[in-house]
Amino acid sequence: MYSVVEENYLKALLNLCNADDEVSINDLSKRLNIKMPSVNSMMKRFAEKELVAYESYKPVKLSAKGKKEASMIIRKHRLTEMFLVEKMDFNWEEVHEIAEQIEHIQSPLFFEKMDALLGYPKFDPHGSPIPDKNGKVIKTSYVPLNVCEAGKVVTLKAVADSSEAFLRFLNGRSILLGDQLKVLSKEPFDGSMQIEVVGKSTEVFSELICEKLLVEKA
Amino acid sequence: MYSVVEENYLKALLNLCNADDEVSINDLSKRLNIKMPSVNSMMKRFAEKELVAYESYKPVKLSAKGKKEASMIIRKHRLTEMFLVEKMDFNWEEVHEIAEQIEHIQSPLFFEKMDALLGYPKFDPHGSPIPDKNGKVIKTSYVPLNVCEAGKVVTLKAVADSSEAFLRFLNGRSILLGDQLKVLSKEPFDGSMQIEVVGKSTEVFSELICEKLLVEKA
DNA sequence: ATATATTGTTAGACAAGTCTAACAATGGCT
DNA sequence: AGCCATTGTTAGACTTGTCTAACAATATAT
Ligand SMILES: [Mn+2]
Ligand SMILES: [Mn+2]
Ligand SMILES: [Mn+2]
Ligand SMILES: [Mn+2]
Repeated sequence: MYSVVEENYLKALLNLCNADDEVSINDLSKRLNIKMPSVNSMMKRFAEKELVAYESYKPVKLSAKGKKEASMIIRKHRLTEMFLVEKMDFNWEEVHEIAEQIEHIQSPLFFEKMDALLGYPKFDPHGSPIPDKNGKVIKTSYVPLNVCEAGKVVTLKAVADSSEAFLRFLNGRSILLGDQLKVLSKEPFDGSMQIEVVGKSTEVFSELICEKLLVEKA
Repeated sequence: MYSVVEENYLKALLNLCNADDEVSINDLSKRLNIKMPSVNSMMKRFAEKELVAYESYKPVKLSAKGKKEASMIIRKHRLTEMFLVEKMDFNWEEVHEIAEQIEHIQSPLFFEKMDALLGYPKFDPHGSPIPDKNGKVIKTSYVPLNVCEAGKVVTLKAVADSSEAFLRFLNGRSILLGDQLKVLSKEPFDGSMQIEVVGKSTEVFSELICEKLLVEKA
């Protein structure tokens, strides 16, 4: 139906859109590493296909149709990541790049089999919710660790970055989803935090790291 | 490295080439359902990349490099088919189309995992040999059923067509790889054959069908 | 309010991969 | 040898998806 390129634009749109489903051309351009004029002309084509509403000099607005299509691609991505980890012995840091490719496979049956073999999982290996067949996503109340105050104890539920580099950083410190994190202190100057990984170690995380750790009040 | 389009041309080249590794532009065009001028210009580009030797008005000749690249794609295709059948509960008629897509996934690790999980299989679900990591293929001595004489008993080892339509034809008659086939008679007029599927049934197969059944003397 | 920086748009070019129409070479057949 | 069907080639057009350069609108800061 849609080309691989179009599917990647759709995913980026859904990931970037705010509460009003709006995305600026500039943000899209940066996310996709595609120059603004190219993104601009693609958004005009998306408007033809009714995937977005386009008005000059305004952010594009993802339509219900666009949102649904994007959700289905993210569903395939996350199911794939789960399948690779659970059924093919991959580690969580190895799967994102492969899923970026497999999410574009055209075969409903292939993803239905995955889903069934996995027992209809609700979350991917990085803690992100897997949209259901209708595009519905479980609403989570995760917040980034950097917004937590000193003294709080929280549970690590998901990561906001599934790049190999970041996940290797966590692997190197034996940090896993489900770990309890206690905020010992927070440095006002640079936002870095001293964190006790309960039962494991004590670490200092930069603000950049803390933003990528999604937690829930324990 | 190579685009999906290029990989599909490579596969077609390997499937069509004769003992001298030569393929006519016309045959390639028909196999790929791409018009001759397009194929012609792609073969000139392939010559630049040293995948084929190109001389005007002569069949192109697949180079050693081209042959190796093509083998690796066929390896990924057949490993995928085996994985889908053995690990994902697909039937043999469902896997070819999906494998046509997954064969293009860029991830050596992905196919290594498949290979290991399958226990390094030598044949795919349709009886075709899986090339090894160096592109080497097990030499088989299968012949199409239509060349067998009346009275002969042979074993069905592979199919020369893995389309859903043909495999459903076999499913409908409960014919599987490994079945014994006895040639009861052969009609000289149209090449159709009366075949006993030992222990199952007796069938009349047109020459078209017989050409697609690859057998070995029992 | 005006200058400046950022963001968005237009125009034109380009590569990959396809097509059709027209023409050229090859090879088989009489 | 000459005719004709088949096969191969050239030329030119088109779509998708990208780019750079130049320009226009909007937002920000003084
Ligand atoms: Mn991912
Ligand atoms: Mn993920
Ligand atoms: Mn196949
Ligand atoms: Mn096969």
